[in-house]
Amino acid sequence: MPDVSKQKKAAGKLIEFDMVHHTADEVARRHHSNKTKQPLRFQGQGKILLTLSQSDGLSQKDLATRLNLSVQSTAEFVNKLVKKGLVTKEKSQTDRRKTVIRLTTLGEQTASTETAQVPEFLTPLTDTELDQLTTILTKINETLYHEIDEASPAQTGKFREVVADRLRDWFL
Amino acid sequence: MPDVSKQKKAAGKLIEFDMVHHTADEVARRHHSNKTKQPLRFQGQGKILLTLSQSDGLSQKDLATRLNLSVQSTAEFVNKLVKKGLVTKEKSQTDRRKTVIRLTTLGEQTASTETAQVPEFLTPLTDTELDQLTTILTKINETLYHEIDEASPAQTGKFREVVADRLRDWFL
DNA sequence: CATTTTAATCAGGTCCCCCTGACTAAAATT
DNA sequence: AATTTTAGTCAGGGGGACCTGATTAAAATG
Repeated sequence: MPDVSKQKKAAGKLIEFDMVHHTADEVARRHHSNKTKQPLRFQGQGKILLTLSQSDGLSQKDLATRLNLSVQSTAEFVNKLVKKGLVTKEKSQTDRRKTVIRLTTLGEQTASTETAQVPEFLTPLTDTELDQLTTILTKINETLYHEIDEASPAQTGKFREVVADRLRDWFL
Repeated sequence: MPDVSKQKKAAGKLIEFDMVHHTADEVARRHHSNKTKQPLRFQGQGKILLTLSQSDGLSQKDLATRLNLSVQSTAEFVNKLVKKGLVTKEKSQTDRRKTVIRLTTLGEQTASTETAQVPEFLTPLTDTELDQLTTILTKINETLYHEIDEASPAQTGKFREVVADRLRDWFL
């Protein structure tokens, strides 16, 4: 049986990590004045980008459907990404109602894990600790996928694919 | 010497955790339609709340200074919290320029870790894994505090106090 | 061919985080 | 007493994540 106090300890550390991590990012961005790419969240524009990196050339409707967004929100995010030069929009030749969204080279780079470095806060950890962390996170993520599954069965498969695909490079 | 591939693995898992965690929260909020209190982030209104829970009765200027916010932003967040009934504003009697901000009972509850339960995704972990996770996160957080320190020495002490204080209950 | 369905767009809204500029009221200084 | 500094407020702005409603253009279907 699980030790509740151990769970609480870990939960507390996790909350602390969240806060400290966020603040460290913020401070780094401010003081070093470098355009530190904040990690892509699976939300808003990031959602679009990540999904396209897994299957490029979708229509806005496709994106909206598989991301559980309204078409209007999707259009908004896509337009913002166009302005940033991360994706392109072009009318489909086969069905001229549709707009095909494609990643630009810059968009690919942004979405790709290749541009993501190992965060510095992992470097002090020993190999053993890294292994432990990986094992634990794998277990936790499993649990979370399961939760998502239960609440929203239709959509999980795709979400998981997207995430997995994005992270595959790291495990080669 | 650290194994870079192990670092990458862990980093990937961490990114995955971030995305999956976020999505799970979102899905839970949407589908269960329960007012799942999203965890307090150290930003915006949450920043204010957390800081007050560590030292109540600060002025807006005090808050702005120690949180690295403009006074206007601070005022905005405070006003929103007042509307939500989480804090109160009253003119200082000793210096009538100042406004003293205090947590209400509801505010205290919201800021207190008591409202945060152990997330479900920790329950499948064994005691050993929980210990490992705690140890690892402690190390990571240490590193991050140090980073914040380097970039913004003036402010860290206070930030750390706030965080530590908020989490103290968990370790008793 | 006429109607319906589909993909998108425009318009407008809600709420969040965060900033600068302009201005008032009260305390501190000269 | 006159000036300056300090704490706050109002006004307005830039981004971001979302949404509903109304309208247009093109494809599918009766």
